Amino acid sequence: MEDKLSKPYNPAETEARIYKKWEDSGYFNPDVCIEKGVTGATAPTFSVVLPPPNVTGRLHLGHALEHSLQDTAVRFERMRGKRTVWIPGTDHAAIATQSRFEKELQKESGKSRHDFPRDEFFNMINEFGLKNQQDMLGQMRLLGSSLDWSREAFTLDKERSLAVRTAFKKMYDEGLIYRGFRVVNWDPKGQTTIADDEIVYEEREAKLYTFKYSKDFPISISTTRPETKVGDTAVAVNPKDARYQEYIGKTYEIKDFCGVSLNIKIVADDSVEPEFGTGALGVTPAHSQIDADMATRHDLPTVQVINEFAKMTVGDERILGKKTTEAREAIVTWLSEQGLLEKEEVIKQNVSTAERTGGIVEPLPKLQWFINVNKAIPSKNNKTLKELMRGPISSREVTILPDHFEKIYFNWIDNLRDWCISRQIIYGHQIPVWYRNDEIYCGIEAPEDPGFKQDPDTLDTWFSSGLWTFSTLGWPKKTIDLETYHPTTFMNPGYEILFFWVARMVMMSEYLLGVIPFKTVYLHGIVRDAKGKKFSKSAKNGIEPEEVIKQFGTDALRMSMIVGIGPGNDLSFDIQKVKAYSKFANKLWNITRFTLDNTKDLDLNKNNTLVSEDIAIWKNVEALIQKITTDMESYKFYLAAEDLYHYIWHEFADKIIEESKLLLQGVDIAISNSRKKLLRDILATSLKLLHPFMPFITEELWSILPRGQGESEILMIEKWPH
RNA sequence: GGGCGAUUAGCUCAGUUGGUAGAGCAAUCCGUUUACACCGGAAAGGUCGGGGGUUCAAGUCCCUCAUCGCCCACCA
Repeated sequence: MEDKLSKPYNPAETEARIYKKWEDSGYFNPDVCIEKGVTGATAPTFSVVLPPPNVTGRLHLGHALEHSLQDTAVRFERMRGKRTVWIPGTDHAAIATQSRFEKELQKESGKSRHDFPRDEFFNMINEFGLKNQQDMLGQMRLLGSSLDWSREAFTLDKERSLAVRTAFKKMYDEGLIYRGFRVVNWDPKGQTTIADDEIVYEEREAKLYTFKYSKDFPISISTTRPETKVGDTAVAVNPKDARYQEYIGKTYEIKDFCGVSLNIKIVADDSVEPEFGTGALGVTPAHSQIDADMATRHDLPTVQVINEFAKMTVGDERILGKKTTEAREAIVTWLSEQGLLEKEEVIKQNVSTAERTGGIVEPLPKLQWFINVNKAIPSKNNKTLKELMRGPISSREVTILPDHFEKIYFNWIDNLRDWCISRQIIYGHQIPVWYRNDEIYCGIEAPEDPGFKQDPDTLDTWFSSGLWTFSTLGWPKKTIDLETYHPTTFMNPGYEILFFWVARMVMMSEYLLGVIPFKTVYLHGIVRDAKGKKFSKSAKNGIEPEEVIKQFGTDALRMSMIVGIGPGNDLSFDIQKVKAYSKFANKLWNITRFTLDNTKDLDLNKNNTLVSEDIAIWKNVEALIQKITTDMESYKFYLAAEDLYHYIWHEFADKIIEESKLLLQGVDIAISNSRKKLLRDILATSLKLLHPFMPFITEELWSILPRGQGESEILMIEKWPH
């Protein structure tokens, strides 16, 4: 017997060695599996593309969860003989990475993006991102992930950049991408626009002021932002509101509203709630999304009064050039001096903040690029992008697990507006549009004619992410990979990016390729701390996956992330649970020791027959194989893992092995030989079934186990039992 | 305001098509029997949030109430 079995299992000295063995074998790559005859050249495929983590930092426990699930699925299907590929990659994460980098740069050197030329600054951020990327790729290996490293991709590399430009041009040519002067979400802190879904609302207390523009003005209005009122061009009331009927359609000139003159038209609009405040709403078309829509309906002029730095651009010394918050005070002071202020009350309000920078969002009219989600597309039977997103989910061509997320998905699509895709940051794919005087050129490559200048904006990071399932397989080139592995089989993102990402992948794949991007979306939850709180930097409750691995081993961590956690469920991370599975690893280690100790003289190549008691036990094993296989086929890893744990510990070890101690000492050769074969076979089967979940220890034990004819040297490619 | 969930043993959660409740951890008692003390054995613990309904039968299906949570909208 091997010496190492005489000591308790030590994952720390095992895992790196085993991972290297796998990597050296080349079997992560399906082409190698085919070449070496492990996998049939025409076997069914199983393809997974890793949701690329942002190159902003390091992997956390959420990534560990994601990798555990995907690697389990991938190893299972590989053992079942499918042509299995799992593609690794990382996401440049545009704003997230740039703002993280800028924060560090500011802290270290006091410098900002304005101190560097564009190219140089881009390279600095990229270097920062690529350094993080290398760390993360190393972490993925620690997690045991059987990723095909030969196919690694990055959302900002050369191939993906070509995919982005190709997609952009096609959408531009078909009129789906357009440039528009619109009120967008401006992040003054990050100095860029952001998409609707990059806004995070924070509840705060705010003051609601009620006042009139002037003594002569007939209607009082309420607002939490008096400073924006210098940009008002209308007052809207509900058409059914009896109080205001006589004013509808009239225009009032206000000569002096804190030093600004206003022209206010009274309009009737159904969206105004008569019950709220005075039932009249001051309309600021330049600085409110809602008001902008109203302005379009009533053909109202737009007056911008706040700039990109959230400072006032009109008025006299009281407000001009002041921050919005300072201008607000000045105007409130002026209102009360004039006797115009009628009421001041404290209300709760949701403030829009930018997800990545925390800056307070200032709606501003800007010239930006949008994707039209409501335009009928001739090449798609006049379907809209919204319909393309909806179709495969409602037809169940794409299955979402758990299925109640389908409803959430539809609810989101129904409320969807055009997607603002341009960002005023440097790190990302620059928009493939060039200008010369009045000419606009959109192309995959820069125009050859001289004098063209490229649009300085970059694309929302989710634009490139949307292409991920096929850009990683070589699109727009017609590659064998693309033909073989797309649509992909399994996609495993967190539910929090269902809209950001899953919907966009469906949209892009349906639009550009005319097929679904994946067959099954298995949504996982959020990893929280033992008390159910979200991990966050400010709460300082973060746990490094490495620390857990160092203490208990990757296999134990993986099991703790899988057992008992259904799709879509958050999990409370409990180190006790990891500890429990590290004990299980040791148990398996000792089961192997006992079995090998007691089956030394078993000849695997001889046909040993089982006695009837042992046949009955083996029938149970076969039933277990059945159940595990069925559960795994329907992605119920959480059940399969628990059943395996239970069988191996409480049936195999507690009952079968205990009972064997007597039988093996008995004089009846038939009985003891039968039992030896049984023990060895149950052990081998257990290792195979458990391998997708606990790859390291099972591979290590497999290498010690005497193997029979037809059994592979490496467990990772051993045939799944049936 | 609109939508989606959750409520099962002290804790974390399973429970697939309806057939009188399960697992891990923790806690209790006993045990050092040469695979393992990172162990074994035993016992304990739940009127499945409340109420109503359908059914021969409901944790599971329907209605309703309560509490908690998440997503979207953003009331100006």
